Formats: sequence, C-alpha cells, structure tokens
Amino acid sequence: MIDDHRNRIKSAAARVYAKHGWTGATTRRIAEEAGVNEVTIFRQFGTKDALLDIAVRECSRVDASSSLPITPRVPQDELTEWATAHYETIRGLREIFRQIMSDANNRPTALSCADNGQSKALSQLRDYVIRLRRAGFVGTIYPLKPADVGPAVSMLMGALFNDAMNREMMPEFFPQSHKESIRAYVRMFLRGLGASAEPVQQAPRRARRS
Amino acid sequence: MIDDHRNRIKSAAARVYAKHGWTGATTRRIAEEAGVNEVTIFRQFGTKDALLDIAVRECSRVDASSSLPITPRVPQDELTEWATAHYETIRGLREIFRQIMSDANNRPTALSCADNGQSKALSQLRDYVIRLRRAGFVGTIYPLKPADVGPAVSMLMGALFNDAMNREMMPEFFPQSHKESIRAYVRMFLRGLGASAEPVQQAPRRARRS
DNA sequence: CCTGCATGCAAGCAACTACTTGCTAACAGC
DNA sequence: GCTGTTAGCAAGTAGTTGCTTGCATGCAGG
Repeated sequence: MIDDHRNRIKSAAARVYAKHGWTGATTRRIAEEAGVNEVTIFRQFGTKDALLDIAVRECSRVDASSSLPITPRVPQDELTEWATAHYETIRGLREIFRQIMSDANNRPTALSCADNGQSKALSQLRDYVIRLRRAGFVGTIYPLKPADVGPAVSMLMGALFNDAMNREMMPEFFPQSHKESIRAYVRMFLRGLGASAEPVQQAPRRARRS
Repeated sequence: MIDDHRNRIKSAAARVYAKHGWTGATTRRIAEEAGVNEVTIFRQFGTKDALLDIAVRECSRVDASSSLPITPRVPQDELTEWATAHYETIRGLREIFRQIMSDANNRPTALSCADNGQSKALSQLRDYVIRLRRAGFVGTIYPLKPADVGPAVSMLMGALFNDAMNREMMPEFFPQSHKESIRAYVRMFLRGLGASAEPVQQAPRRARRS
C-alpha cells in the first residue's frame, strides 16, 4: 500500500518532469498526475528536490540492455542489432534526457544518470571494435590508424544519439526510416574502420564464419 | 538611446534564457542582467513572452556562415573547413539550443529558429555531395547507392551536432580534440560514400586537381 | 477496543511570479 | 519655456510556488 503510493508518485514525478522540466514540475501537478494529495508527497519525500532526484535517477537507469557477441561473426548484423537496442533505449528516455541536459547548469547531479548508460554502451562498442580487429575483420581495406577508432566510435554513437533525440523534432533531417538509417550508420561505421565482411587471416586468433 | 536599451534588454534576455530556460528566465533576472528597471521591459516589449520570442529568434539566427566550393578540388580539406565552421556555430548556440529543445513541448514556435540554420547546412552538404559525384570523386571505391547518401549526410551532421552540443558535458565520450575529431568525422564520411582523394574520370564534367 | 500509521482535506504561510499604476526626473525638438 | 518621450522608483495587483499545520478518516495489529 504505502510502496504503491511511493511508486505512483515517483513515476508521476518522472512523467511530469519529462514534460515540464525542473521548475515546471510543480508539486501540485505531480500530485494530480499521481492521483494523490499534494501533502502526501511531502510526507513521503520531504522535499520536491528529493523526490525529483530519486525519480529521475530511478527512471533513467538503464539495465544491461543488449550486448555484443564475444566472437564476431557478421559484424554488420550484430552491430545493427546492438545499435537498434541502444537507439530504442535512448528514444524511450529522450524527453527526460532533454530536460536533464537543459537543467545541467543549475543541478549537475542529475547528469550523471544519463551519462551512465551512454558510458556503458561506449565501452561495449569499443571492446567490440578491439575484438573485430583481433578477429581480422577490421583494418583490412584501409590500414586502421589507432587514432581513427575513437572518433569512429564517437561518430556512430553520436549519430544514434542525435537520431533518437531529434528525429521527431526535425523530420526533414532523416529521410529514411529509423531502421534503415541505423543500418546505414553501421555500414558507414564499418567502412570507416576499413572493415571487410569476411575476416582476413592475419591475427593469431581463429575467427572464421560459423 | 532607446534602441540601446532595447538591445541591452534583448541580449540580456537571451543570456538569461540560455542559462535558466523559459520559466527560469524571470523578468526580474533579465532586468538585473540588463541593468535596467523591470518596468522598462514591459513598456518596451509588453510581455515577457513577446520579449523572449524576439530575443531567442534574433539570437539564434545564423547568417550565411561558410559555404562549400562549387567546384570540388580537395574534398577532405573543403569539408573539414566547412564542418569546422558549422561546428563553431552550433557550439556558440549550444546553451540556447538546449533550452529550445527542452521547451519545444510547451512552446513550439521557438523550435523553428534552431531548425532553420540546420536545414541550411543540410542542403549545403547535400548539394556538395551531388557535385562530388558529378566530379567523379564519389562512388569510385564502392558503388554508391542513392539510399546511402541521406543517412551519410545525417550521420555527419549528427556527429557534428552531437559533438558540439555534448562534448563539454560528457568529455570521456570524445577522446580526441574537437579539431581532430572533425577531421576524422569528415574522413569517415568520405569513406562511407566510397570517395577517393582523386577524381575518377567518368562524368562529363572536368574536375581535375588544380 | 485501542493504538499507531498513512492518507485526505481545508487552510494558510512567505516568497515569488507577470504585470500595472502613479509619480517624478531627464532630455529632446519646437 | 513648453511639450512629448523615455526612463526610474515605489507600491500594489492577483496568481502560483514549495511547504506546513490541524483535524478527520480509514485500516491493520495487539
């Protein structure tokens, strides 16, 4: 019962915050959205700031999502699947992210939550590129400069983030559907790394297609 | 004299808005920032909404910026220069953009300003790709699918936008300096289009390096 | 039955919001 | 010198904000 109320309030707070931002998320609005008396909010959480802090942190927590295979076989497909999952995660949180990013000046604490999921995805992708290289997929067409990996990764992540955040706001920017776009981003990413569809036997590790 | 006051108020409003957003940009704060009595704001602009509308629109107007050459000669250099200028423009407006994007739900009018500069850059880039293709730079390594051009353009623009907006907020995302990153984004963009450094004589247009 | 406990309701608090009004001072053009 | 414009200042409007208080209600456990 009591936890039921707490959770209703928390999720309502997250919803109202996503729509109206910090100053726009008034305790009256949150109470109305939660179907709860305004006083209950203060009795349960003490302060508007405390409530929003908990609500935002809890809501923007990204759990695991999908992961990239340890042994790469079909990079294009594997990356596309992973990128799609990552994209959907961002897209589901895009309104909250927008508010967090615009409130970051005045309350920097919230930023870390959003940051967290991105960092996790970043290292997943980086590690996968290393595995691609070991398996002989990458650097086979062009020689792969180490300095190119970082920006390539940033570029793919940036394209995904940008697409997920802004597609609905500026649709003329994205002529293809999001699925086609993601596939194309991945294709360009692999081309940028000088990757070939089949592994080239140059590394000690065996990595042949199935 | 009178225009002096109006301009001071407008630029102060833009500054305060960039920091605090729509609801946080109170007339008191704007008046203080402008060094002007609060009443003057209402006498000059009538309404807080009217002032912010003018201030934001005027401030986020992007004038021309740089353009891409009509006859491509060194795509990597030309694109890098253009991308750098575009990047700097976004970076200078990043705080205002953040607020506009988070306020877009509740006041959609402001969005169009931000949209405008991006659209202009988008068509500049698209047109340049067409010229690259006519000049025989592009589609020479891989065959260039028409469906790949859109996402490639979105990807470069997205990477630039994302980098300019978020580099300071999540620095671990961007291991290289912004100049190196931009160069790398452009390199990947050209690779993704299957471009070669030298034109391949297949198109009717002559386009040889100097 | 009684005692906590969580909640709703009504009211109110001081601070802040956008915006107005009345009055005065400075300054410009005629 | 008179007049119109633009500004500042002090005060006040009605509404909203986060947050508090007092009291009544329902409900579970002893």
